[in-house]
Order: sequence, then structure tokens, then C-alpha cells
Amino acid sequence: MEALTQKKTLVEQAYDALLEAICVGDIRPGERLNQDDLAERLNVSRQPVNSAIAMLKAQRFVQDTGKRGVVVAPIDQALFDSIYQFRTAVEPMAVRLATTRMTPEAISIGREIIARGKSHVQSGDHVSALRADMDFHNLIYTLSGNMIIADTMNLNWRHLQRAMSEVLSVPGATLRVWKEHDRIFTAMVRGEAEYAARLMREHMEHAAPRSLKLAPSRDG
Amino acid sequence: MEALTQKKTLVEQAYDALLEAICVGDIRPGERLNQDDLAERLNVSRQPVNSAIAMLKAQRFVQDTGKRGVVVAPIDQALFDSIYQFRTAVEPMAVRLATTRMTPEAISIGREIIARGKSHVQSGDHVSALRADMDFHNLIYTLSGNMIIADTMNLNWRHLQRAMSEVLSVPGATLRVWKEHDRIFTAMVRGEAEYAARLMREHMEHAAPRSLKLAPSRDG
DNA sequence: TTTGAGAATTTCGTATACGAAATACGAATG
DNA sequence: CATTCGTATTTCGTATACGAAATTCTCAAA
Repeated sequence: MEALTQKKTLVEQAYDALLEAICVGDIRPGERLNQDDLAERLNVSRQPVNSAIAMLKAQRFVQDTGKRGVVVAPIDQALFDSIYQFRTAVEPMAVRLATTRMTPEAISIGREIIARGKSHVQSGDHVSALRADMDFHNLIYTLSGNMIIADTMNLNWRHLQRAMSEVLSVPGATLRVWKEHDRIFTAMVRGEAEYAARLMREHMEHAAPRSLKLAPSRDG
Repeated sequence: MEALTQKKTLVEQAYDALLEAICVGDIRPGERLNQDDLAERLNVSRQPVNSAIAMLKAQRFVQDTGKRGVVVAPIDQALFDSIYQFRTAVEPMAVRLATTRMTPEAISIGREIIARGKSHVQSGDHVSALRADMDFHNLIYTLSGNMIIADTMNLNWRHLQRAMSEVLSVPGATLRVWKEHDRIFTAMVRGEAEYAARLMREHMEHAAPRSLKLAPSRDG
């Protein structure tokens, strides 16, 4: 008999919904969040929306401007650079740890993700390629067995995701990226932890776009 | 003329107060948070307390138990280990980055912190030695110029702080630790980034206590 | 004495109300 | 026409209310 699962509160559901809308660009950087509007759209009272916004603010997805309400945080090149720099330390470690903890199931899942990523690139579906990119890395974090890596990087990926939904060129949407993922994963399957970590560090060092190359305004 | 500063909301103040109480052990692991009680003690209505608790839950300081309310998360050896493991990747990077960004002011502050840390160890003041330990590392994160490092590690230190307030032997409270800090900082001042990073990695690898050696229950 | 059922109480998620402050709008004045 | 001031409206932080569900307590039956 399994334990009953606990339901998410409306605060948590509102947080999830708002974060997703921000990350996929439905609510854009600089846009002000109106609590009454959001409450009506989410079909809840304003209080859970207010709490969800406080949580998003703590995680820097939205920010105060000195005026009423909060705005979605602008896409910040410095934040993006900091995340990629941070990743050059953390991703190789995650790979090293994950390599020692591979399971047949993980191998199967990893291969499926890589095939999916390549397929999305070839069909030009950038959104799904980005999702697969996230899935690939998340598999590694989970496999690393280090919950701090997983939590930290999941949050960072949400920041990257929203930056990328504003960007013309999506890093996960090239075949080169997926070939590198393939090489990294193959090294992991073979148990070559140090080699896989080195490949990942190199991947990080040149996977970071030189700049975000923001898309033209959607109005123009 | 300077910009006016924005005041913290009651939610933010309640969050700060609760987090501090949890981290210094005034509210102990396993203890259930009663919202009415807390609201009365903080002299606010229950709603900001409820919101603050949701934020603490998202950051794993408190957790659901399937019953009413939340409890302060137990001190978790695995979390502690994950943080220390994570730090072996992140702290050397922070040191490397910080070394290239030293200022006379930072040098002065760093030396003051180290002197303070040694002094607290010698006088047996473990709480203040831990604070100085945190200050030393925080200086490095700030100097690194990487906001993700700073944000992530500040949160992790809060978890470490609350673990350490339950622990008999506090890692920051030995002279050995402060001698190592001194050596690291000296290398940084000299601009020896790689050497300083190596020292930090070694420091991380043996600074982690083998186990938390939890204090006996305060009742017994 | 133990167990179970029902009633009373407590707790918390969330809706609603309140009021302060910000913002928008319209009219008057220069 | 531009600017300023007063009024109306909007927005949000927070208090309060409501109700569902959990928990505790009490009493009766076995």
C-alpha cells in the first residue's frame, strides 16, 4: 500500500504557473504583474498570487521597481554569464559523480533524451530541443546523487530557460551540442569519469553564447 | 541626494526572523511551527507568517509531514555531505575568481576577519567563530563577482549554520581552520590564483567533519 | 480497563475586507 | 497650450473571516 500523496496548495500551483509563464516568455521581461488580473486568470483569490509573487521575487524571477507591483526581471547578461561560469565548476563534478552511479535504466533514458534532442534539432523545433537539453542535464544532476547540485541547477536552468526564450539562437538547438552530449554520455557509460568530466568542462566553456543576442522586440 | 530605500514587507521580515531562529537553534529540528503562536510572537497577523513559511518550505528549511503544519527540517547528514561535496567544486572557483579582483579594502577586511576568527577560537566563543567563518567565505563569494556563487552559497551556509548549532564540534572553531584560511588569503593577496584555489580545495576536502556528531538531546 | 464513536476544538488554506499609498484623470489657472 | 492641484480610482500589504479537515477530548459500551 502506498502513502497518499499530498496536494499542492494554491500558492504552490500559482507559483508553478507563473514561473512557467515567465520561463516560456508568456509573461515577458519588464512586464508588470497585476495581482487582480493574475488571480482572475488563475481563478483563485489574490492572496495565493501575492504569496507566489513573494517566492518568485526571492528567487530573482521578478523584482521591485520602487513603484507599484513587481516586474519580470530583465534578461541580464551578467546573470547569464555568472550561471555559465558557475556551470564550468559544477557540471564536470556532476558528471564525475554520475559516472560512478550509472544504471541500465539511466543509460536507456539518457540515450532516449539524446535521440530526442537530435530529432528536435533536425526538425527545427527549438523549444523542444531546449527541453531535451534541460532533461539531459537534469538526468546527470539526479544521477550525481547530490541534492544541492540538483536543486541549484534546476533553479539556474529556469533562469536560462527564460533567457533562451528571448534569444534568436538557442544553444541546445544545434547538432554540435547534441554530438557533444553524445560523446559525454558515451564516456559516462564506459565509466570514464575523468574524461567525461573534461568533455563536459570543454562543452561548458564553448557552449555559452558570447552574448544573448536578444530577439528584436516582438512589436517590431 | 540618494534614493529612498524600500522597506521590507512583513512577509520578508517574518521570513528573516524565522530563518534566523531556525539557524541559531531557537526553533529546533523536528519542532512544529504553529502559525497562531508565531504570529502572536512576531506581533503580526497570521497571513505574513503563512507566506514566510511557504518560502522556508521551498528552501527546505521546513518540511511537510503529512499532518498539520510544517516542522523544521531535521539535520540531514546527506544534505550536509552534499553541501560539502558541492563546495569542493565551487569554493576553489570562487577563490580563483576573487584572487583576480582583490582590492585594498577587501584585503583589509579579510585580515580583520581572520584575526577575529582566531581570537574567537582562542576565547572559546564557538558561535562567533562560526560567524567569522561565514564572513570569511562570504567575502570571497562577493569578491568573486559571480552572483550565482554568492546567492547559492549564502543559502547553503544557512543550512550549514543550523546544522552546526546542533553540533558539538564546530568546524570553524579550531585554530587549524583559521591557519588554513590565513594561508589561502595570503596566496590570494599575492595573486597566486591557482595555488589559492588548490589550498581551498584541500581545505574543503578535510574541513568537512566525518559526521555531524550531534549534540546530546538538550533534555538529557 | 480498553476501545470506539461523537462532539468540541484547533489549525491552516484561502477568500474577503480594509486602509494606505500610488496612480490616473479632469478641471482650473497662468 | 502647459502646468498644477484636487479628486477619483486602482493596487497591494495585511488583517480578518470562513470553512474544511485534522486533532483532541469525553463518554458510553463492551
